[in-house]
Amino acid sequence: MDPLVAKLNCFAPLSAEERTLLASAYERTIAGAAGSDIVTEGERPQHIHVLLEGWAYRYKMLPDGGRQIMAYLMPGDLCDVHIFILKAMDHSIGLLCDARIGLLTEQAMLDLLDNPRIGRALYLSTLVDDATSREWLANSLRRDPFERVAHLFCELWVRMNAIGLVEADSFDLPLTQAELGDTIGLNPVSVNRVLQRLRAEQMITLGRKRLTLLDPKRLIAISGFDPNYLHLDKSISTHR
Amino acid sequence: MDPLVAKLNCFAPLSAEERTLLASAYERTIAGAAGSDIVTEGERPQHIHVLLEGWAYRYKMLPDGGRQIMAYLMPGDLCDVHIFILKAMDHSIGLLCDARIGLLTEQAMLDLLDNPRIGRALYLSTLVDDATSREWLANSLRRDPFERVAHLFCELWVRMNAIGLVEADSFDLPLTQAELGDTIGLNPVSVNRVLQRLRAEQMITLGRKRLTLLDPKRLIAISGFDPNYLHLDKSISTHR
DNA sequence: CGTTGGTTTGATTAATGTCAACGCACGTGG
DNA sequence: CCACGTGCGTTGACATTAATCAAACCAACG
Repeated sequence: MDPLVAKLNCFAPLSAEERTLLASAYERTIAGAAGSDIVTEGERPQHIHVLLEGWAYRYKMLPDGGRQIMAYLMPGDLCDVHIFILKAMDHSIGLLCDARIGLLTEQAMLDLLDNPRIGRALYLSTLVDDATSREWLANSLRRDPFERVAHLFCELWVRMNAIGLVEADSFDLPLTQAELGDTIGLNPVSVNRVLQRLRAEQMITLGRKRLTLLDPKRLIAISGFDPNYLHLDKSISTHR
Repeated sequence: MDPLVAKLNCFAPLSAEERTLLASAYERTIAGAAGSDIVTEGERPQHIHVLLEGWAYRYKMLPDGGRQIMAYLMPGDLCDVHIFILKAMDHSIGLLCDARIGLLTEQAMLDLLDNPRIGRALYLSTLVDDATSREWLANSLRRDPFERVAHLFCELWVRMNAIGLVEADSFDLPLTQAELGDTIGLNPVSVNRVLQRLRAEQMITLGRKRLTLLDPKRLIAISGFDPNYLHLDKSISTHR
């Protein structure tokens, strides 16, 4: 099933007709290479990009060369609905691995928004993105490095699970330790030390870009993770 | 003019009819006292709250007693559109000073969303909230304490200016130093020291809950502030 | 087999948090 | 109208954490 359909269906059950409308809305689909940017800060994209396969990430470069990663995007996620208000993107979006992307024209997006149920689901998905940013704020500013990493892993696990990409508490995590650090406000060395501790305490294995949660319960407990803010109730219950 | 009308009009010019529709959408308005909560984490509000006068703030309490402030709300801002997806709020909203609040029933909100132009403006205002959260992430994790405070002040200044509440680069800032710290991830002592440095370097005055930017240019320069993410172009150009 | 990007390790430095006390200003009640 | 109490702001000494620096190691890939 089209990942966008699957995702929106979680928020507002869609009719067969609406599903078809969504799945056939792409002007075309394209392939993107790991490491390349889908959209660059300062430009105004001509299409809305929907991630169909692979991971992407929102980020912002700072004057001093620092990078802040502000979101991870998984299959079904919209990259740049921002197109509607922006003269120029206020951040960039890059690919963490080879990916497939669906392109929506601005008009196609407007048409989708005109459909009450789809429009509402799109609105809700934006609210979830918003709630996620807020949770990241609390996570990065109020928890110590150990808890921070654990919390991020819990979130990614739940989100990957919701789209059916988790097997036996194990999933692909196409991130370097430096990228993890740029996400939660740690330097790569600190990230490394946290990971080792997580391994030593038998909570995870991580290697070859694959993460396994050996003890989800304990990870949830130590990080104070509450999936509440992801509002994925339905999809979670479907898959677990 | 109704602050919500003023705000949405910035995103998508509204007809006289649409303005009336908006301004008369409130079921009623209520007063709220400084220090009280409008909405509490875990509950599901019966109405959507629109801030008409005063400041509010989104926050989350953590198990260890810490508090993270995730947004400041000013006149015209919607507090809890989240009502649509939430079984329960994932954060609380409190008042920083005595305030006036407009109440929208869920149905009234749905009716507003059905109006294409208003619905779109509401959607866009959500996107701006989202962009603001992301900017806070970058600000709090990638800048040093001095730059962080300066950046926050620049944002509040621009937003207050956009709704006409700035006079001679001076505006009401109903925050304690502890609250500032809970916003940008600093302890109150560090906030205090940053403020003193900002004063010593002739960039601000702050007292009696009123902030004056003595040297906006320099504040912008040192913090790397770029109002881009607020997408307020029209309203700014109107007032400056 | 060499190169490259990523990970791991230890030593050191610098920044921020913590603790504790004091002071100031405002509002309250005697 | 004055005295007291409380909340917030300010200050200094100190502890702790995480950043930085530098080097070695490892695994994948050409």
